[in-house]
Amino acid sequence: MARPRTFNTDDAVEKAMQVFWTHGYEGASLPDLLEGMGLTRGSLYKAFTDKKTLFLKVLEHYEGQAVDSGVAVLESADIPNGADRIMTVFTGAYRAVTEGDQRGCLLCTAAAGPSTYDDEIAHAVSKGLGALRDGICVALQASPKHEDMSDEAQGALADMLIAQYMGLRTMARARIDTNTLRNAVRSVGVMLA
Amino acid sequence: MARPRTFNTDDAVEKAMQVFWTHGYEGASLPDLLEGMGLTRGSLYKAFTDKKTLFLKVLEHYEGQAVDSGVAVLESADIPNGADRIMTVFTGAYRAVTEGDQRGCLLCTAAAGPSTYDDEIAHAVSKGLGALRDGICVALQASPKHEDMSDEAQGALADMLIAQYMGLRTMARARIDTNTLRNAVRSVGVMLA
DNA sequence: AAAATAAGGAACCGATCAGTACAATACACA
DNA sequence: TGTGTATTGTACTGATCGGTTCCTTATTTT
Repeated sequence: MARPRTFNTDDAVEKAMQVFWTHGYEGASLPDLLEGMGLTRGSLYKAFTDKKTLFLKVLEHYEGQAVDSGVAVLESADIPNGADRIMTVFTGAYRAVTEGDQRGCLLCTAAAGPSTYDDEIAHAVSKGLGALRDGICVALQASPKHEDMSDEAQGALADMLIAQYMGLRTMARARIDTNTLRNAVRSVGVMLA
Repeated sequence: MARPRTFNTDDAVEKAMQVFWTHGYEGASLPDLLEGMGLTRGSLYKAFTDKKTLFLKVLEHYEGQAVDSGVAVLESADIPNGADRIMTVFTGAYRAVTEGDQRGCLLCTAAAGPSTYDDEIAHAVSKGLGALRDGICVALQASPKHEDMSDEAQGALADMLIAQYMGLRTMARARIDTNTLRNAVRSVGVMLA
């Protein structure tokens, strides 16, 4: 006995993700979101409570999409050498920039922004980055050069690679020149080889 | 025959830097700045034109202070091994967090924020990061393990270390747990050793 | 067809934003 | 001690922020 939604919630979250990805959490105004999502204020607040709740939903969506696809690469048996899997992720980040995507990583942008003062957002960001870190650990287990390292040393290396990833994607967002990115990725390759 | 300023411009910029460092460019409201700098709207606008101009002045000040002191370490003959100089910078960033400073690096926060849409800020950020990069190159020249690398390879490694630095300081700002930071720094040490 | 329910949409809310205008103030010089 | 001038501080501007209210419209169930 209720009028059903004329928009699909998942589609709306996907569209909201695009807006937040481009403008960041604070940079995305409500009008930006409404236009990008194709709905009006009433519908948005009825469906998503408020901006921050929507953003948390978007972060979940981002994890189940961008992060999980990265993790899939890191755990992919199609690439036998785990170090190659890691490099696939890094070169992918580089390629995104050369192909015109300078939005970086939503998690990294959130890390530098609202994570600094909002615990829930900080927690969601940590969770996403932690998933990536675990993926890197799996990849290291499948790398001849690294498989014999202690778990602790592997974990520490994974933490370093996460920091490297965050730095790279933040540089991309800051429009640092692509040669710098290219060099950085290349050096990661040298380090892992 | 003019009434002289009752505040010192450099002091005011220093105080503004503290505010921007804590809150970021967009997160620092004019009332925040006025309170932190100890002046009123009229004085601020007369002396610094507007918020963005003030921020560019602050970035200059930051370079001449935080960045230059980092570069000084990287070029310091007191630490003969250049790799040790680099590690001093990284462990310094880690120690800052353990000592309660979670503000990260003003340049890195600006990179993830206004650099994405403002060319002047992006340029100032690139300049500061470039100075650090050059310092790292000098240090690598003084590292037995790296001094024989080609200039190109040294530069690429420096680019990677800049990305690493940005990632670390962004993690600090996002309040990622200190063990992760510690591990990442430790792994940088292993890589450079 | 009527009743119940929720989506849709627009007008509106107080708060806050960066920036401005102007009068009061304090200093330097004569 | 008066006069000119730049600084200072307050009040204000218009725009925009996130969020709410409420009426209309559409749809499902009885």
